[in-house]
Amino acid sequence: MMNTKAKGAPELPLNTILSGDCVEVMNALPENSVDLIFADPPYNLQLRGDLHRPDNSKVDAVDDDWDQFDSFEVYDRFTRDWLKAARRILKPNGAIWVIGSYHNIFRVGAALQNEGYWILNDVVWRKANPMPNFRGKRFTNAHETMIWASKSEKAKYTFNYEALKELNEGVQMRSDWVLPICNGGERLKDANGEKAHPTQKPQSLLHRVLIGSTNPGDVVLDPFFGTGTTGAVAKMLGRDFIGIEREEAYIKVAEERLGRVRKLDKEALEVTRAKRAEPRVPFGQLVERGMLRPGEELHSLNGRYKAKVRADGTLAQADIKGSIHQVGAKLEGAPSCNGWTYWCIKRDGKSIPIDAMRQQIRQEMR
Amino acid sequence: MMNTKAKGAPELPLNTILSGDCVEVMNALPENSVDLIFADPPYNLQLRGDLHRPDNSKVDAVDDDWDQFDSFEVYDRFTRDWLKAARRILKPNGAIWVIGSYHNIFRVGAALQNEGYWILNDVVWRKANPMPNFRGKRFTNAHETMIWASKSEKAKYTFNYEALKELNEGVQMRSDWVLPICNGGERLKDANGEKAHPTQKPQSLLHRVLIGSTNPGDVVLDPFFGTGTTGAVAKMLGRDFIGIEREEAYIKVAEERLGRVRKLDKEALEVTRAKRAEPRVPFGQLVERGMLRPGEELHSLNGRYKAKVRADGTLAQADIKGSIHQVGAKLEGAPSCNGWTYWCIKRDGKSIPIDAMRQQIRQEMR
DNA sequence: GCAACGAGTGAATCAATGG
DNA sequence: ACCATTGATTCACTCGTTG
Repeated sequence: MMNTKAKGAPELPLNTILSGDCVEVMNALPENSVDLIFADPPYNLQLRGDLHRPDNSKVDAVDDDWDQFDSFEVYDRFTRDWLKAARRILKPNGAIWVIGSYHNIFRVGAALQNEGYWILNDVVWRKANPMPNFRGKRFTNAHETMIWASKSEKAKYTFNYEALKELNEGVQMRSDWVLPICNGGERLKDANGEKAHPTQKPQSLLHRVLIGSTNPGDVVLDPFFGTGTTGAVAKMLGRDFIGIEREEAYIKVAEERLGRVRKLDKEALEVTRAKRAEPRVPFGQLVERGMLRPGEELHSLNGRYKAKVRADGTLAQADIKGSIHQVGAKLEGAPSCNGWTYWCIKRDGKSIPIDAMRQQIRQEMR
Repeated sequence: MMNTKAKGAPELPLNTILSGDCVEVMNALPENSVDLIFADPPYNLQLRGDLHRPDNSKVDAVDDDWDQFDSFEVYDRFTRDWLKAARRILKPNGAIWVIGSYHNIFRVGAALQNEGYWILNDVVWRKANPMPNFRGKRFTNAHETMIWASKSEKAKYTFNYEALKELNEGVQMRSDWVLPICNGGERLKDANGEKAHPTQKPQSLLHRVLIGSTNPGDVVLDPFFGTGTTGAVAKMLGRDFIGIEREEAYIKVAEERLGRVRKLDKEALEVTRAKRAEPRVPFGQLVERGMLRPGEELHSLNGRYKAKVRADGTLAQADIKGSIHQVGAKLEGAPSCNGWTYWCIKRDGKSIPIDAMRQQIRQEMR
């Protein structure tokens, strides 16, 4: 990897991957020298047995050695140690991002606060296409949490408000980001065609992080570099990176990847935003929001049928039960039915199609 | 408030608001007596100075006494104390929800894990209409985090998967919920027309929580009752509630509010149930009842295999013998197989899954 | 060539019951 | 308490093959 000199920090091994334990490696770097740290530490998943899909195929779980910790206490010590080392090398106005799931993120967040970092936001990555919950025992685990924190309460951290606003079609960027998981051509494969790393993050996530909280020429360090998404996006966006990684196999894949990355020219950085489709509004939300009361009666547009609303957003008419679409279809003897335009509610003596209520919700969502 | 006796827990002050410190009040309640706890504890906001909007109007911030803590240590002790007291009164299969923001939720989550609770999901409440970030210095704080945890790892917690799936238009409910904040007519006002409580939660949020993780007749306790959203939704949905609140002014508003709430009728409360809740029907009954004759041949759904029904309700295919599930699994080389949906029988030239016969028996059992 | 279909997969703390 | 058995359970997207 090429070594570039940075102003005021001549010893920094820029645009390199350093091999070894991240605490030791960070402790060997000069203090107050890094602008941003992005960290994707082990999540400490604590999986029990195997999990199979309904079609009996086995879920390829994260059971790597690097994710095994004996107890919360051991994990807390690990977390405290790397956060302490990270804070020393951060510039006074530097900041950190840490990503995690409910298994570890609460411990990470508490440790950040205990070490003197100042939390600026927690940001939720809402996955557009998460893995479902196969046993129907919990909510689909559809998000991960990122914590953004400055080195101290007084730090003048970098925040490119206008650039993020542009990325978000002219309205200020919120703390919840909808982005797809990393798959397809972006997902790195090893020689056997298997995924090279079990938890490769999407470049879109790092793109938003780096556009929002660094400037071109800034130094970005990733202490859990893996296959180098942070480095790839940093290089593309004209930031310098330092990667630290323990596993030689990951380093090899990352170096090949970084060799293929080219820095973008200014024009290429401009992203064209796709238009969003109308958001789907479940009928149940009308009930949850109190726009319809469970027990209220809907009537069909043609006036022939009535059905009662239930607390879970289904309808019931005698022993016919189901969604607004299913009950409509059943009553009409039709193969399908658009319940939104079929069902109406009486309000002040007037019939209102429930679709009007859906429009109202969509209005609020904008 | 009316006091209703619950089976096996005669001392519980159901459907009342108890005045006082929540730890002391909870410690006076019997252990293992509550099905669900919903808690909206102080967020420890640590606000510095006033915040003004671009038009110079002052933002009405949460600066109440009850949200002031001297240090993280004091907040941690407070959190540990109330979580400990809460865990004692929870039934073994009970669960807890705690809501918070980045100021406190990491400390709450870590404390939950330290006290022996088992996190089931973190759920993000994505606000449809959050307050914008007026200064443009951070991301719009557009969400809050809820943690759902059972009393212990082994607990058989309540999760109404099917009802939630219905609420979400037929696809399983995710860990990110888009719901509006509480305003308009739902927002309670005091005598001066000011908002009665600074952080009143929307009923839609509690609706989803209670539909998903309680059943009618369950006891729901809220140790930071405020103006009683938890109680109002619990009463509406036919659950019993216990509220604990320190501030007399909030108790007064909550009692008036609860007096206006009406319980929904039984039909409206009925919710789509899981198949698991259906009575078990042994395959042998199909043979005993003559719906299948010993010697008849079943074929697999994919058409690849056949097997003969035997008089004891087992199947046989060459030297493979056993239950409908065992033979299916063996033939497919799968770790397991649901024989009910795997095997079919020819009737009048058409393939009928044997599950249809089971449905018929269940129908008769009603 | 293109549409239709089927197979594969992603940070997962993922069962309940009867003997 | 443990063990064997029953049988419930998936969303969005990509890619390769078939028609």
